Amino acid sequence: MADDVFKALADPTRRRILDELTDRTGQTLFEICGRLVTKHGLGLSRQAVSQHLAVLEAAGLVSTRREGRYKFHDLNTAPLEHIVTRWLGPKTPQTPQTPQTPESTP
Amino acid sequence: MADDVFKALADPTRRRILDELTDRTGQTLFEICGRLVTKHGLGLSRQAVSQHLAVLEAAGLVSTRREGRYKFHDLNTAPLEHIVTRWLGPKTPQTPQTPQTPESTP
DNA sequence: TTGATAGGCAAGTCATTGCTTGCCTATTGT
DNA sequence: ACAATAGGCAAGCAATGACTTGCCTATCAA
Repeated sequence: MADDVFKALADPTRRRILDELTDRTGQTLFEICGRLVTKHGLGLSRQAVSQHLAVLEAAGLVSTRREGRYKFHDLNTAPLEHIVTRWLGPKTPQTPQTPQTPESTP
Repeated sequence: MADDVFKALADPTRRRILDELTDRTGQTLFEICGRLVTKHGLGLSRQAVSQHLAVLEAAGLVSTRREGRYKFHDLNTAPLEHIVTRWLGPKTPQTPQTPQTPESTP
């Protein structure tokens, strides 16, 4: 579940793709390829980007819709919302580092 | 920078370790090992956990302090705060999926 | 109908990574 | 002093992952 989201976010190229979809949602595979090449210096094959998009879609971060021969990719930020709150305390933003002793000191 | 944070969060065992440090900060290596074995069924060697802690420390998610022969591990949630906001719009939590046409249609 | 465009599938390569094993150092208790 | 405890270092292994190459299908324009 959230496992796929973390794995999807692990790769820097996939994060770039999310950046591009944040800038402009509903892009096709070739558009994303072009942007990764021109805006960032990434030299990637089309299949590489396609596989990255598959990972992002499996994580629920990208949803796709087909129209004719085009396949548009839309960003879905929903899986990102409650991921990190797992470790951020509900009220305490900074745990004040209370020094503690080991659990069992035999 | 944030690159290391995402890579650190990619592994499920490392996320378990963060869970354990959230439950009780300032644990030693052996304590974390014990908890991973008993609470979750993970059969891990001491070195495996040690290497995971090294990755977490390199990402800034865990800070360590030495006292005698003990080394205490403290959770640091600071790097987690501004990571995901990169894709979450500043005001719009849900982008309403406006359908768009390809950039260049020759 | 033919060719160009947009995309998919599958096998293969190469680097990374998670984990183990073995040995070594430092601190503490008796 | 000696043994037990807490941890570190480094080489090795097996599995995953990112990327490429090659070929194949579907849609649209001429």
